Amino acid sequence: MISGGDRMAQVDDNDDASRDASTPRDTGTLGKLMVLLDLVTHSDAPLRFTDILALAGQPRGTLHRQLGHLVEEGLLEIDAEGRYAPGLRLLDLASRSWARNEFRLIAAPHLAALHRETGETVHLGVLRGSSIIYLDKVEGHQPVRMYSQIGNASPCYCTGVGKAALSVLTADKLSELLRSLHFNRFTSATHMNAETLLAEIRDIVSVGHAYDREEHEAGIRCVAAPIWSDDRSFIGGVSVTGPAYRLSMELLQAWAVPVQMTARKIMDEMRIRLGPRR
Amino acid sequence: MISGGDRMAQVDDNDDASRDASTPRDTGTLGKLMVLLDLVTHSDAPLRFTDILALAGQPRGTLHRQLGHLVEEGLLEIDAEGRYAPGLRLLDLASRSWARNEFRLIAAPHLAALHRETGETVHLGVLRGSSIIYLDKVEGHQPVRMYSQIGNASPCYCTGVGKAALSVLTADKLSELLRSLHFNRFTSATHMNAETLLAEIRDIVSVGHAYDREEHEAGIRCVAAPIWSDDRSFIGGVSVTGPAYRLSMELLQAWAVPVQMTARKIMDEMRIRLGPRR
DNA sequence: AAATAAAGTTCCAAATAATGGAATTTTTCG
DNA sequence: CGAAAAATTCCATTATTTGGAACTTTATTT
Repeated sequence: MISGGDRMAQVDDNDDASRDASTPRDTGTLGKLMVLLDLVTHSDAPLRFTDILALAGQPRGTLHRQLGHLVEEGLLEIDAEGRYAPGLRLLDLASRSWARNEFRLIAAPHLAALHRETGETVHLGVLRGSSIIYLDKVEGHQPVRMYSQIGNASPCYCTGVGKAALSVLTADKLSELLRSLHFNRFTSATHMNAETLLAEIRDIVSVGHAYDREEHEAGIRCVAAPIWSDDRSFIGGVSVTGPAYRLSMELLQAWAVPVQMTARKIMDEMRIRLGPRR
Repeated sequence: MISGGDRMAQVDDNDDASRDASTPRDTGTLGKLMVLLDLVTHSDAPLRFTDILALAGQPRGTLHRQLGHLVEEGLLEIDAEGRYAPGLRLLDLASRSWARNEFRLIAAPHLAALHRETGETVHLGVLRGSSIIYLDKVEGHQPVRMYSQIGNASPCYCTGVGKAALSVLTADKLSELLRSLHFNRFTSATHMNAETLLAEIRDIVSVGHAYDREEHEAGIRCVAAPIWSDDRSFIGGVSVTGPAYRLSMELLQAWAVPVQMTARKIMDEMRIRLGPRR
């Protein structure tokens, strides 16, 4: 179906919990096209027309015209074998979106400072639905594969930034989100139900920071602090991440202070630059 | 403020020469929505409803619903003041598009090698219409601002990769593209007409590499080599870029060899991995 | 604080674009 | 070459979008 030979072990969390397949979208023609765009971008190899036909379950004629429109607009591309892949227009649109993002611009110098202080990778993320979208990253001197993280949508229930973000949701929004979650096991430490997750969130609320104890990726730990606007319409977080062999839980605990201070500084500046209510 | 008196000719063709110039955009509802998305992402500040109303020249009711759909799908976002900005969903889509791009994956190790050899910034770009879209970048040890370059669309007539790409277009495609170009002065060295550009392209064809002599940005030089598929359905390029004070034209000339060799290696591997025809 | 203006939102008959089943063409493969 | 699969085109029907106007909310002025 979805292409036979999948070489390279594309490590992918997939899961897209922020949008539920069962919930129909009420955005008319655009919604239907975005479903297709998601289908193609979430696949890990280009899809042939027939593959998409099977996945989308639409009439041939309809699907053909829809894909044609997406290609025409550069959102999809057809390769030499007639298979559909994500289009480069997405890159152009996204680079503009990223370059001007106010939150990222405000946070950038503080992320750099936190990186200097800890020497480990620093992440900035935003809560969107039930996913964390990483907006920025400051890391060491390895040949960086930045896009591998920036723009990536990861589940909120197994990342430091995600759990920190959940801890500042209003009670009703939190329970609503918890109800809609479906859990995916990434490691043996991944939360697999709302009860244990909620219990940890209560702890996070009281201490003001969250840990990822190898819950998303084996061997990777992090400590994170939430960032939120006064009216909670905007929620994100900042984290310091690294390999477990180098980052003991004690060390992470010590870093909780600078991480929280970084979050605080970013929030202070947001109030100045974006106004106090938001 | 943004919108001054610039009432943007609707079918401005922005940059896509790959689209047949004679046929107007015929992607129905999607096409209309993409015009709006472009409007908002190309602005350099969030736009209010009324700003967009003036720019798009559509009836209030229509525009309102269209923007609503774009917001609903996460392609646009509304900030606290009710202004429209590019949405984060674009980042998620783009990161997937980038992560799986075969050309980039093939080229990556060769870019790294070229960077090691020269010590300067290496770029990988693809010709899209009359723009170069940068797909990857390898640079020094500064805190990297990758998105600032990756995904960026730059004009083909004033960048090294762009001119290198033009040099491998078929004669008819080249003249078609040259006809559709409108030139924008970035520096005193920027080509401002098709004649001088075409003259330089002839030189590039004969030597196999192109220079950017501070034509896009003052103080920045580069040397680039084209990369193309046998059937010319795919055209891009690789370059080494740096500050003019450090990169004399003599040094760039010396680097033309490794840059061309890098391009050659990438093309060889493309033939193996993607098949010889394409 | 009331009046006024501007911005934003909702409504619904008419216009337009999308739909989908089937026919047709092209490509692939034995 | 011939058969099967895949991709593409066609067009009457159906659903979505359209756009003018009425309406509500927010900002500005007196």
